[in-house]
Order: sequence, then C-alpha cells, then structure tokens
Amino acid sequence: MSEVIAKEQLAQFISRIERLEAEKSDLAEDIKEIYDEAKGTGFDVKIMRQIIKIKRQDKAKLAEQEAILDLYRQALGL
Amino acid sequence: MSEVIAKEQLAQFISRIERLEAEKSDLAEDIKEIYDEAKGTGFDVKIMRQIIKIKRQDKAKLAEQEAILDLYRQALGL
Amino acid sequence: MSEVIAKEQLAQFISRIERLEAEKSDLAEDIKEIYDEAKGTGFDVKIMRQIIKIKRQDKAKLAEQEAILDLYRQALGL
Amino acid sequence: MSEVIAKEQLAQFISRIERLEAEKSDLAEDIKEIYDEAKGTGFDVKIMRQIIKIKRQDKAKLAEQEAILDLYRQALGL
DNA sequence: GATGCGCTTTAAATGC
DNA sequence: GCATTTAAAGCGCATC
Repeated sequence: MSEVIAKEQLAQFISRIERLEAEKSDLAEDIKEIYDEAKGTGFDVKIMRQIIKIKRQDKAKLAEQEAILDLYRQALGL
Repeated sequence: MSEVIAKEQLAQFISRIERLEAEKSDLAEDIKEIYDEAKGTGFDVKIMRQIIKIKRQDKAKLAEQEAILDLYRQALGL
Repeated sequence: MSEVIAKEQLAQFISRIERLEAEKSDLAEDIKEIYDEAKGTGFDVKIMRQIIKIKRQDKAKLAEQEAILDLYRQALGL
Repeated sequence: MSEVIAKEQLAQFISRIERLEAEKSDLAEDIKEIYDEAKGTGFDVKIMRQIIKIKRQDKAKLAEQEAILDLYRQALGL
C-alpha cells in the first residue's frame, strides 16, 4: 500500500469517527433537553437519573447472572 | 395534574431518555469498531485519537475566535 | 517552608505510599493464592470470580436503592 | 467429598477473598488520602506518581540484574 | 496477541 | 458560576 493511499485511508477512518462522534454529541444534547423539559414539568432530575441508573444496573446484573448460569452449564457439561 | 398522569408522564420521559442512551451506546460501539478496523489495517489507534482530539480543539478555538470577532463587530456597531 | 524541609516531607509522603502499595501488592498475592488453592481443590476460578463480582454488585445496588429512597424522602419532605 | 462440604468450602474461599479485597480497597483509599494530603501541602500529585513508578521500575530492574548475577555465579560455580 | 482489569484522566453533575 | 464530587472514557498492565 502506497503512502498516499494510507493517508487517504486514514482520513477516511477519521472522518467516519468524527461523524459518529458528532451524532453522539447530538444525542447527549437531546438527552439533556429532555431532562430540562422534565424539570420544567416539575420532576426531580436527580431522582430520574437515579431511576435510570438503577434500571441500567438491573439489566447489567441480569446479564451477569445469565453469564454465570452459562458458566455453570459449561462446567457441568450441559 | 393527577398523580396517575404524572406517573405516566415520568415513565414517558424516562423511556425517551433510555431510548436515546441506547442509541448513544450503539454509536460508541460503532466508533470502537472503526478504531479496531483501523488497527487491523495497521494504523496506530492512540495517534488517531490524538489527531481527532486536536482537530476538535482546533474547531473549538476557531469558534471561540469567531465569537470574539462578533463581539468586536457589535462593539463597533458593524 | 525551606526547600530542604519540603524535600524531606515529599520523601515522607512517598515512603508512606510505597509502604501501603507494598501491603496492597501482598494482599493481591494472597488473593491469588487463595484462588490457586481453590482451583487445586477442584473449584472453577472463573465462576468464583463471577460470584464475587455479582455479590459486590448486589451490595452496590442495595446502597443505590437506599440512596434513591433517601431522595424520595427528601423530595416528600419526610 | 459431599456436595454439602464442597458448598461450605466454596463459601469459605469466597469469604476469605472478599475479606482480603475489602482490605485492599481500604489500602487504596488510604493511598488516595495521602495523595490528597500531599496535594493540600502543595505537592504535584502527578509528579509524585511518576516518581513512585520510576522507583518501582528501578527496583524491578535491580532485582533482575541480581538474578542475572546469580545465574553467572552459578554458571561459574561460585 | 488478545482479553480483561485496575488505574489514570477527562467530562459531566451537584452543591455552595 | 465555580469548585468539589462523581461518572465515563482511555490507557497500560498483567494474565492466559
């Protein structure tokens, strides 16, 4: 691969990443706006964040438990 | 607003946020995959991150300078 | 504060940290030995790590839930 | 070994590990506190970390060199 | 050499 | 609004 092509390819990768990161930032802004809207409607943002956090942990914990079940199954040759 | 409605509305807000956070996570994964792909092609991921970071800083600096220029223009009544 | 004293004080801080880090490393070794011992007794180390991880998460989740309960109490003025 | 005994033994192993990990966490906290204290006294924490890292590497290098020396001694029948 | 894990660093969020 | 505290990302190590 010539250096010219490598350079071009690198630019491509970086461009794609920057594009996705821009979208990611936009989503972060959107989320913030929803929190603000909820706050304006009288909800407690801090509590909302806690709720979402706990729900996320629950999901993660469930996944963990399934993973350990898989381990047991493997250990038992099932 | 009745408590029932508030509850429903809260669920809506949380649902919207969770949806957007899921999209955000997906994007983070996509970005990681691009880095992996670039790595597999022989590029140095760490350097790529540096490049992207610097470009982002440059962009921020440019925006700041334009903001200052605007202030000057306003101060001079242009 | 004279530079001599500062130097001496810095040496003290670093010495204390190195002492604690040595203890920390010793503990890490001890933990590893227990895993090895368990392995030698026929237990599956990978599963053990999962169990410990989940127990730790459970503890963290419990603490989170108490935190959110506190938030609710505060929000309700209790 | 009956399953009951195995279960009990597993619980023992896990309990011992959790105990040691708790101590390890405590040490990590203690270390952090010393860094904070040093920071409050005007020292640069980042530099301190560098110093400690380098000293650790030096120690490792020294140990390695002594190991090589031992090999030479043995090879020479000293 | 790839994967996971802990530590470091940076970004976000809370409280004053 | 700023400064502390907390969460997320990145990085290096150590292991397999």
